[in-house]
Amino acid sequence: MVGEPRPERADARRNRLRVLEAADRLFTEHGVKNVSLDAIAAEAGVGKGTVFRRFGDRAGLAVALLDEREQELQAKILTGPPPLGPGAPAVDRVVAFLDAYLDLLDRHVELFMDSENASDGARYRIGSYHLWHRHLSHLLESTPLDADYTAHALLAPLAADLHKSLRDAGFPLDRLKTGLRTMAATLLSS
Amino acid sequence: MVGEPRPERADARRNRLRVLEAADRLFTEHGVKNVSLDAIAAEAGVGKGTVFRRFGDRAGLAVALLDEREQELQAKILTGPPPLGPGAPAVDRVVAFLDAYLDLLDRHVELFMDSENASDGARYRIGSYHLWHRHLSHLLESTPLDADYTAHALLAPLAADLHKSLRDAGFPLDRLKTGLRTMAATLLSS
DNA sequence: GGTTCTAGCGGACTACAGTCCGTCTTATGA
DNA sequence: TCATAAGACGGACTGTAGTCCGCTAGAACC
Repeated sequence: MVGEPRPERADARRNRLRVLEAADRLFTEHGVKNVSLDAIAAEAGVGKGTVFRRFGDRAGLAVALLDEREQELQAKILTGPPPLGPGAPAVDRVVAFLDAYLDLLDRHVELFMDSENASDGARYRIGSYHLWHRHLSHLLESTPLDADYTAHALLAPLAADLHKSLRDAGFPLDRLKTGLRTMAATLLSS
Repeated sequence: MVGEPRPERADARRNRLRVLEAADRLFTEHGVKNVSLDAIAAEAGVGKGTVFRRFGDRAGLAVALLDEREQELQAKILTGPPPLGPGAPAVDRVVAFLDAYLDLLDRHVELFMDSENASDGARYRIGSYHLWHRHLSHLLESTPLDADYTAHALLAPLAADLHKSLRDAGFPLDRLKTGLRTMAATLLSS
């Protein structure tokens, strides 16, 4: 049995918000990869131990910052209007999801890179990945493919470091969207 | 114009071999992620500056260690017997490549993780990735898909950290092979 | 208000990646 | 064989991620 989790203590809450705000500010101003956690702790006016206890590591902080945006997309998928939400054919829902994710990813590549750059595959452990995976896996069930595996394989091209490399190599976002969309559509109609 | 590169100096060669040998030994004995570059330098009997000048960073060292194995596969693809080498239908060649790569990856996951875990997307800059990409891209030209992009997307599920996560989550290697094979076949026959 | 219990605090500490630069080795060619 | 320059060497140095633990302050109950 899991015990009642106590409510967040006042100082803890205050510090959590301070850290997130400081991180957001410094990341925006100097670029994600040019900001150390020491700097964030200092800017937030807390000790670095506080940052690490709360967020675990650099990836955890990035995840927390992305959380709000990802939850928005999650909500649209779970209860929003089609084609992102329930009600549209599987192909359309998959395509809508990939498009929306690519937009999110493109807007926050550096943060995503940090969130995925944990020593031991943090990306595949965090809650939102599981949701994306379940979602795709479910939509793939009508195909003869291995839905579980194929969902992972369809999410793989959304890795932040690949996305950044391709964008840096000159691929426009629309080409990535179209490419992935076509690929997904091909798989879904098999 | 590129100038004549001078031949490797005797001491440089000696140290390069010593470092590779030491790294191989320590990695095998303690596991890749439990070995620091300081330890490798010490084991090799060289200064750590030497290790970094030669290999650039941790990823570079991993790449150098993987090099031999990857070149073997590269040779088989370029000039070996079909279906890996030239002569077989595109689908068969793609499937053969993915299978062979997954075997290689599975045998050396930790090393691959290191080689791909560079701060700025090392995976997509190194020579062998380009070869894999050109190969797949070429084989995809007969489809209505965006061959260039789709080649990247097909390589994405071969990312070491995803592979490790799936294996750790209990996926047998054969299931990953089958899943990817089926997916590739579906795309190729579109 | 006072007491106590506990989660949270913070900064000193460790370990590691990667840099820098004064010193030493090798190759060359006279 | 010796002089010289190109280049490699190595280890001290810097900056950062992440840990540890003695201390502090919030919550809850009296």
